[in-house]
Amino acid sequence: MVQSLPMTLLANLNPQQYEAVTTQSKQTLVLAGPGSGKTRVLTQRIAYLVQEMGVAPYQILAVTFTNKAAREMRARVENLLSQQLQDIWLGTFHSICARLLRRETNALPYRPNFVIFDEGDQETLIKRAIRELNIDEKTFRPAGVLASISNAKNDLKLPQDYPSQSYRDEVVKRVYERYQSLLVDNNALDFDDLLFVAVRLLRENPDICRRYASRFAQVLVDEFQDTNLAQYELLKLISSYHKSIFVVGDEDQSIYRWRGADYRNVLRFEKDYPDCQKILLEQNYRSPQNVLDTARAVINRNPNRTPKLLFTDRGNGDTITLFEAVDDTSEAAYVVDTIQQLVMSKSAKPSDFAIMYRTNAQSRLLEEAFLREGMAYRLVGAQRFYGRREVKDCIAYLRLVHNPDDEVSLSRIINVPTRGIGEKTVLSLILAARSAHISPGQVLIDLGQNGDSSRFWSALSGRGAMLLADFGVLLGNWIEQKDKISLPALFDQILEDVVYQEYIEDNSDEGEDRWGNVQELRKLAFEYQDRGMTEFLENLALVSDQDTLPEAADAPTLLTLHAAKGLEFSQVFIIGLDEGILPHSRSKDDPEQMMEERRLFYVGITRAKDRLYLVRAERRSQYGAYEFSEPSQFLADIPATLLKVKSSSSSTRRRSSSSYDFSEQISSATRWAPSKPVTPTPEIQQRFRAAMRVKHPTWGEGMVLDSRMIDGEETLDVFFESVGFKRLMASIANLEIL
DNA sequence: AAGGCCCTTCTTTTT
DNA sequence: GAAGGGCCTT
Repeated sequence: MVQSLPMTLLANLNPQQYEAVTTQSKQTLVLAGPGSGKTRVLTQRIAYLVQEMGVAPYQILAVTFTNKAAREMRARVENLLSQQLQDIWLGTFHSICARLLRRETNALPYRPNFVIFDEGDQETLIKRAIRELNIDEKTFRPAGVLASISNAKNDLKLPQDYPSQSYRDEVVKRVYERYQSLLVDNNALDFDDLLFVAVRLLRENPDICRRYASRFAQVLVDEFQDTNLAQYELLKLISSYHKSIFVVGDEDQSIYRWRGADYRNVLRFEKDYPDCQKILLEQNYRSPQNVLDTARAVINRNPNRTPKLLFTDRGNGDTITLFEAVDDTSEAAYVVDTIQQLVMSKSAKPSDFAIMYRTNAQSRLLEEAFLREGMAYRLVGAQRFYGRREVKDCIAYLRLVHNPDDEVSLSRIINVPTRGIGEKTVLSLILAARSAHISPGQVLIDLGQNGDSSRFWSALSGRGAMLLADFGVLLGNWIEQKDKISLPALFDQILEDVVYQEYIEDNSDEGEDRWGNVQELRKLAFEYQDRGMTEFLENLALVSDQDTLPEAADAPTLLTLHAAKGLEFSQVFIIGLDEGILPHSRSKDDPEQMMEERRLFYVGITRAKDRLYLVRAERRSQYGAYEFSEPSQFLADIPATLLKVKSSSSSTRRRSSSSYDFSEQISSATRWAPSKPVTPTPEIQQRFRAAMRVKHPTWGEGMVLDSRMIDGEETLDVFFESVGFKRLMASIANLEIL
């Protein structure tokens, strides 16, 4: 029995994967190129730990990037082991921290019913702090101040640690201080707090830290290159007892620097754990060689990276198509047309396709094009649903019932639907609350309970006091009902009490849509009725874009390049390959950011399992008016031989046939690198190409992984069956092409 | 207090 | 081209 297991567990792993899954080293760093099977390594590693090394599931902590990835990983491990693994802590950094913090509120200035503030809530609160401090909102934009505070938290800096080098620093520091105490008053944590407070909890309470650290005998981390300092520190603390930590990542896929992610955590890891074992996964099982060559041509321009081989035995595959549309509308039309043609010719099915773009706004024209053609599509993006005003309103009601101290939710819905409680009344409510050192929500409840004998009654104007008391009665009722009736029943009760349906249904199509969204949320509440409000609200706050991807539908997927990380599709379109879009104009001045734009493109390219389409438009409407755009500088880095260039103009001239004159393509292709210092086109002198089979006099047969010209010498990376990777000069090596 | 209108503003990526 | 803010009228 025990003997047969490794067979099923470890079958079909290549030597590097096998080593990673079964390593006995305590600290392991797996550097995994795209499509190299890192998810597989992680799942099998967990299964191996449980089955072969006798690690109990509750001793395992595994961190993924999205909830979806966590769910999938759990399902796959359970499948491998044919057992339920309820006790594994498996989730995103944020959800794991929320879980940890909810268990340890005794040691924290929060109560267990704390809520999680999303970006909108954060901004509301920041604005409040800025106004309270009489700071000018124009010179100190809330979003900018928030970003600075967020960075500070990710760097584990408290308000008192915040620098005061400049006037702006001073201002941010003061806002940070006020903002933080407002959060505590609201019994709320923002996204960054989840991590930062967890780190402080473990740092400042050695007993608690020891409890968790001794429990988690094995810590595993996916997408390690995208951890920030707070996350790194958390991992270090939580693995401080057993010091068994297994991380998987790829610096070339680090795309969250702007959120504090620091791929140098990989270096930090090697420094902190000098005995760690480093394993490279370089064989790609996803994409054909042409796609990999394109990806490599793009990423190789980034300096200071550990060069990684990227090879496949899948063959060259189709040429990459580069399409140049006249404008952004025809860019979208081209994508939809091409998909329709391929679907109709049965070369692919709708769900094989993904369309990736740099900014969410780019999805609009695509959606319109799909709608025009009557084709279904699925759009990845949590904002789409949870960002809706009516959805946020309903969530605010639930949050307020769950945590009456949540002032942000209260102020959101205290007059929605309008019930005569205007600005002045709200202000007097807040003043009454402040002077009594309780939250406005508590004042409301008191007013509801005691009416004109409430101690707050006299502080408010007659009409205002009455309206507030009326609302307080409702709030008090809901809170009383909360634990007696089910979540969907409470939801219905609230909607009924505030006559919400009539408020949003105005007999327009949009009104119908809005009510539909509310119904959708109610359905979700129904699914959570056994798990309760806390979990419901927490999951609402922590959904990621990828989590919202509807599973079944046989339709193309529309998503940002960021959301595409970790996914793969047979046919990939990357649109908007124009200067200012990809790379984005906001990254222009900062070389580090430009490198990240490049990695983003790299991530997109390497999602393709079969075909890759790169698309751009000569003209696009940036803000209302059309503007001409230059081709993305990244296109110039792709060797012309890999690309088949098409454009709208030639396709209208020749209809949309695929009979393009080759010389026309080449001349067209060279346009992509007009004024830039391009390495002299090496194809002419080069004898070898990636994926060629070759024979060496002493090492025998092997496969060419890469060939390039260095100082006039053709330099090859070859993988030999006998000895593995070798780098050699073509002129000396005496290779025979097979 | 509420709703409407016009003004600016400014647009990255997201847990 | 959308969203929010400020200002106006009712």
